[in-house]
Amino acid sequence: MSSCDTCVVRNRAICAGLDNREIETLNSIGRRRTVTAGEPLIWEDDDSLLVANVIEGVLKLTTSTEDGREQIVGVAYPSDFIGRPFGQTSSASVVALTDARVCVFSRNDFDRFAREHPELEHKLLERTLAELDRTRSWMMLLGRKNASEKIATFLLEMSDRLAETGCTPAFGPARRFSLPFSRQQVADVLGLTIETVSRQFTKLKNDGVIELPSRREVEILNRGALVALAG
Amino acid sequence: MSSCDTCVVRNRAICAGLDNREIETLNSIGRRRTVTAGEPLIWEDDDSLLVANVIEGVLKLTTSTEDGREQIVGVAYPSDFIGRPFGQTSSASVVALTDARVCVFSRNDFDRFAREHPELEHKLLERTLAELDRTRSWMMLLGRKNASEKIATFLLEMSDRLAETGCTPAFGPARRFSLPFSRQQVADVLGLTIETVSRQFTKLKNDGVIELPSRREVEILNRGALVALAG
DNA sequence: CACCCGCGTTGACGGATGTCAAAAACGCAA
DNA sequence: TTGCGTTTTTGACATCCGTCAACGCGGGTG
Repeated sequence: MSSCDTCVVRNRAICAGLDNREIETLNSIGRRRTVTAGEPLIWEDDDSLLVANVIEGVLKLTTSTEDGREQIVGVAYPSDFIGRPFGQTSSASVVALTDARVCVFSRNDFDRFAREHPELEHKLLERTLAELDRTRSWMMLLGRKNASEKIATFLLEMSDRLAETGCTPAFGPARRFSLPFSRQQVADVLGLTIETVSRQFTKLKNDGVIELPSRREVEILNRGALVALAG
Repeated sequence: MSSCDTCVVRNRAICAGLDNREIETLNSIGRRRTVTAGEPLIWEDDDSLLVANVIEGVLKLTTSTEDGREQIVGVAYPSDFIGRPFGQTSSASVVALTDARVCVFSRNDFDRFAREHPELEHKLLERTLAELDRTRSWMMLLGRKNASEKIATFLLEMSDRLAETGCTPAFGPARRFSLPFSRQQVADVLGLTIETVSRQFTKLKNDGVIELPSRREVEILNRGALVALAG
């Protein structure tokens, strides 16, 4: 029996739609792996050796300059696909933000399997197009929004993306959630410094827009205000 | 005889690799169009009705806020594919920067054709993955680079991208080229203001790194210096 | 040739955000 | 509980870049 049978993202990941025989084959070239929070899975500019499906947990995709500045260019949630198929090197590092479980494939094996299964390539294409859309709207944020607009947009996005985690089935956006990011990582997502992020959080708290029960917890008290601020 | 026979991007666009019968079919659902500089081809948030191949010219992909701030999120050159297949709305407007010729398809027709031709979908996937890589490295620029790093990176990218245009076959990066952007558009690519762009250009000129023969012309005098500045 | 209009440049100034440093809060383990 | 190391917050200050305004250049037109 293949471990895919019990996979919680079986129907949401790109594997969805494959028949039993195909799943069997895919299963035979992939393997489960756990990644602990902070542990890297893929290195920037490395030979792109791995691709993977996220089963559980959250991972960040980052690029860095030589002098150590970092920008988070993407965030992968359960059922997301990570890595760079059909290419020699990956343009981003992948590091776990929380403890995570992934289903990894050697890039070569995956490429070969994908080329033989157009339906899977189609799913991958749809995902990649959607990711490109998201990335482009994030460029708008990075290039043209100020600090408070960035923070408001970020909190709304988090509240959407984290809606389904926390055991509640997706009932619209989450009012209260636990950030998978440290303050520094929030800064790395938004192109800000940790101090500016901290000040903006404090300001929103003082203005009664959000509550901050603990370092990682956020509760949205006035969603309308956030939407207005996000611009 | 199909107009594809004489198409200058026939071997570089996603059409490459299709056999004669397939080209015939594709040709029957597409049509040539010219777009004059400044003219829009696709509207942001519009129903995504069109997709297209760029034959000649340069086009910008932009997103805007309600209050009129604009961010250029992509630039399309000859043989590039534009538009959003397999989705209801497009997340960016497409506007011609120069007079351009494109080969347009109704999204529905194209989607149907693509789903029946895995090889074409594969090409589209490879392109989309490459575009995502480029977009992510641009996020690094927007989020973490300062004005002079942005300008230096931009000039180097232009010199690479515009290498083949101007009739010379691609002999490495162009030393001298004509920008398809106004100063305001350069600002919209880099997340800066027109004044900052202008000042940085002047500074590079005064430092002997570049020459500016006219408003749109750029000549790189000291490429090494640009590379160092780009960071 | 002169005029005009749009685009680009330059200057003066202010403010948002980055930088540096110290204090505070938190999490964890003994 | 206490103590320690890390993360976060807060404050003072610096600076880069945006804003506003004036000027200049260049191309097109009468």
